Amino acid sequence: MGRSPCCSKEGMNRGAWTATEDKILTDYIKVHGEGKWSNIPREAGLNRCGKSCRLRWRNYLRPDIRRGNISSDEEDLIIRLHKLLGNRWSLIAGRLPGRTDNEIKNYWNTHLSKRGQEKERRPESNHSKVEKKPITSRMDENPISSCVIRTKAPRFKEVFITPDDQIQQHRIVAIPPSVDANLVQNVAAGLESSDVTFMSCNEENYSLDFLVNIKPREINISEILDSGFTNHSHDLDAPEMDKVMKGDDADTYTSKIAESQAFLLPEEMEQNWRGSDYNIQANLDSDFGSLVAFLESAEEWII
DNA sequence: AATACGAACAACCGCAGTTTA
DNA sequence: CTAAACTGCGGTTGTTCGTAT
Repeated sequence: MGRSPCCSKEGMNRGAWTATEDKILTDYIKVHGEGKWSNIPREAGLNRCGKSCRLRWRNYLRPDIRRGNISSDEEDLIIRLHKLLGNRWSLIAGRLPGRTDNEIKNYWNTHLSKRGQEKERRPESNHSKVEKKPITSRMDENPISSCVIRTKAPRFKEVFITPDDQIQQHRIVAIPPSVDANLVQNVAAGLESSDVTFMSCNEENYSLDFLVNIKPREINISEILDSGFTNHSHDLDAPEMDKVMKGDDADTYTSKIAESQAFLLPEEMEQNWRGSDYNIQANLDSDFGSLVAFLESAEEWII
């Protein structure tokens, strides 16, 4: 017996969402919260499949969606994360606050995949700017055309980069179980900032699942190493990895940590990003810088 | 100005894992 | 315990719009 469809498709609206539908869905979720998607169409009076409601909400109506062009920093991050994680768009999106898996997937398919091979031949990542098309006035020309909302964000010519002068914030470092505790203490002592907490992870939570479940602000080197190495590095097997983690190469590893606190994302990132637009941009700039710095180090190490 | 083509992206489809009755 | 329902994810398609000719 096969699965029944999530809803009867007959008589359901399909295609682009109208402003009215968006409002109904948004209002409903504001009151009742997310979940029970299959009930929403009936209870909210929407002539849409529940699955479609969920998609619409998650990809476009959620208040924490960050719209606008993918910046060069974000692009670089996507490329690197894709290198580590593959087509796991939801995971990649989890590292890019406000971006959806669908958006990143689309961006990859339309922009980056085509350039993939070309870029491989060009090992030097020069953080080149994304080709930006001129600002279009799609959304202004006829915003209520056919009562269908074009949710596509306006394109911007420039990416706004604020100075990376963010106040150092408390950071949490997850330490893999195989790393010697004394080593960790040495690293901690070597760091200028005392606002760093080293958190030991046991075998149970130090896993890919841990990576999957954590929030963006919790990303750290151990997670990437855990997922990236085990899944995507064909040159370094687990024993070698372990050796590096606690053996002769540990100095290299720890020095990388010590050199770059930027590996870690500020704890308040997620919270801040939900605030004003300025804060969003400022914190994201800082965080992207951090994550990019980390990924660069991680890639060097992998290679 | 008209048309063709390609880029961009919103939305849909189907599968798979998880939860629930 | 099992089947059905729910939810999430990645792949694909269809539509719209900008640009080149």
